[in-house]
Amino acid sequence: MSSNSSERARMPSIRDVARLAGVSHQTVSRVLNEHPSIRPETKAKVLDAISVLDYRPNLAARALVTSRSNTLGILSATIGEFGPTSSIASIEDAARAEGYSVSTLNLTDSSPEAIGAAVRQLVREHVDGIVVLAPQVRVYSVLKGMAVSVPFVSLQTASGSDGVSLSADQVAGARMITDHLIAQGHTDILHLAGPQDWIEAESRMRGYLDALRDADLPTFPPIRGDWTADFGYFAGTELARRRDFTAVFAANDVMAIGLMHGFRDAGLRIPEDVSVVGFDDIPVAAHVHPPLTTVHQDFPEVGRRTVRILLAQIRGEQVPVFGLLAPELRVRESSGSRS
Amino acid sequence: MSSNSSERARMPSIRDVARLAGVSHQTVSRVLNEHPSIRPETKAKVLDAISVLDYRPNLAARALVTSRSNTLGILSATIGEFGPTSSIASIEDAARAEGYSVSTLNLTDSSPEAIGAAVRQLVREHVDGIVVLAPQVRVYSVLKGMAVSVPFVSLQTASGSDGVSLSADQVAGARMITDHLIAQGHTDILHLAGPQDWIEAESRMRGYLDALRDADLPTFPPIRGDWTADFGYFAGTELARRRDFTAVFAANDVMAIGLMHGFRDAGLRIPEDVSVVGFDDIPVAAHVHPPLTTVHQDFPEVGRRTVRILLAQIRGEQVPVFGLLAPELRVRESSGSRS
DNA sequence: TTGTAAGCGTTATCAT
DNA sequence: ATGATAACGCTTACAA
Repeated sequence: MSSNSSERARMPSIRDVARLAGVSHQTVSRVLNEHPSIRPETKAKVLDAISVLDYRPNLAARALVTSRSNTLGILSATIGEFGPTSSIASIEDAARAEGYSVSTLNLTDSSPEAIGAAVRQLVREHVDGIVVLAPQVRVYSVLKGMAVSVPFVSLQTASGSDGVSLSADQVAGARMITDHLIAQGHTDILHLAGPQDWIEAESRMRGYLDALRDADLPTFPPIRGDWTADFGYFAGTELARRRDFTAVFAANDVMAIGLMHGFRDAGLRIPEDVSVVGFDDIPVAAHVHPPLTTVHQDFPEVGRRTVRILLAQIRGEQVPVFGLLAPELRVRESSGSRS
Repeated sequence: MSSNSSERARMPSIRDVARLAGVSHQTVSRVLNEHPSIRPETKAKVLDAISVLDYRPNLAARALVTSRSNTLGILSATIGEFGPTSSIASIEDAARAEGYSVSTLNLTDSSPEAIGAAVRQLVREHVDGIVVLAPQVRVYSVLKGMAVSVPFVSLQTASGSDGVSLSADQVAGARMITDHLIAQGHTDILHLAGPQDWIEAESRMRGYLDALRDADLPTFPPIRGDWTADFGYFAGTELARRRDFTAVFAANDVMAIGLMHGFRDAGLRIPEDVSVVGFDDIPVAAHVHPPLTTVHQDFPEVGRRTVRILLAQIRGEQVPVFGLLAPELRVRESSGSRS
């Protein structure tokens, strides 16, 4: 081993480029930042030196002096949910496409303290903006109360609130699928809801209630679930005892699948004895037995729009206004007619 | 509006703290970095000033001078797969718990150029280490050839290769579940494999082949799938025509669910006419009809171990050696006996 | 135990 | 159109 082999080579700096190009380091900086007044031939010399040295700007130095990091933070509190996960992926892609890095932070605990700490951590990292994927009501209210010092956009948040927010139209989707059940002749429809604190759970429940009310049908107190298939199964075995309903709208597909399992184990046939519908259109929804009627959402598009809104805020541009994304009904065999 | 209202207040710096505490800024730095030789009362004064001013160190400045960012990069090429997604979440948590930020980068295109660009981007961001979740053989070989300048750990990679790698024991899991089928009396077992380029797909196929060979059973050329339920469905309807087998081992649960659907549509009963087993134990696996026999993997633990290994490399410590994680068989009704 | 000085690699400001 | 100089906020020397 040569004596100097352990010495980590210093990366070329803007001054090295300047020296090689025979200009000042400031001129190099101008080229880098596409300053208008620079002679083409000077620019060419600089670009040449840059490629010869394989120079890359030091992002930390740039962040220090500009106090911007070209990084977006993603604050999520949605461990393993299908929808948010899809949105996160598209947020990352969209952000990277615009030249932003992405720093993600998972919230395992949604106490106000934990939320505050998470936001502060992201701010400490100098993120230029934050995407909040924390569908819990509580998270959102904490955020409103804490005067976050960087722009942020909240997904899956009740419309009409203060922060800029965006999501597919949950209420409309829930209404749509409940109307579908009604159109099939069902008059006694239960709802297996999501956790109380979740904004989406509330929206889907409201859509369900609105649809029933407008059709002058009886409503039942919703059963509170936790999004999991295991809970759905449990609910199915319990519900099978009371037979005062002919259809159940589960607030997500995963619970719906568990629910069907529970019903089956209790001897109920789907859809002959009871119809089951879900929400989200997860990839296996079309392939379970029987195939699950559900509401399809375009999660990736939600992610892309989110980034566009956040970047507009950061850049001080006019923030684009999007209509809510329209969810689509996917009718399959799990919902049958009651004629 | 007051004339100064638009002036963004400067964050307090180490010098502001020093002034308030009546010490030099260097002393403050020492307190921050827990330097041993500092008088307790001086330290107290400094900590006091820090909390009064609500001072937070500027991470960009620190990164500039130390040329370390306290950030880990995650390079993933696994859009929406269940396993990797679970691992990513636990990697993030483990990294944050150790005081590291996490920068994620999704690879949408796994060409060598794209991989190279992704790694360079992460290096540009000064990540201290990279976790590679890119189960494609191709990605891994590119990585080996490009002399990445920061430590990296690769998940789901063939054991015995150069880079530090880690995953649950795919071969053993595949063997285990194939042996289960054999023990049930099956002698003609097909394999619906994953995409050719995926390391996990190869490992699971090898486990299948090994088990059949050791039992002196005939092997069939594996069918190449793409991990999706839709492909599984297609394969099911096709395979239903040839009846030279009594069981199929699908390389993941999602394909297995599609496969069962295809079989059902073709008039085959599961498990009476054909047994189906999967791999991964996704949350709905226990709740589809019939419940799916599969191999359970502890993805979160893989993530945690990965971070421990990567941090040890970064810190120049002894890198811990873990045995491969043992996957567990989950026997359910989709696999029946042939007695 | 503490303080002083220098420098990390950039952009911003003011010259020229 | 270009250059010189001064920050940005911190850590690493080295000195006292």
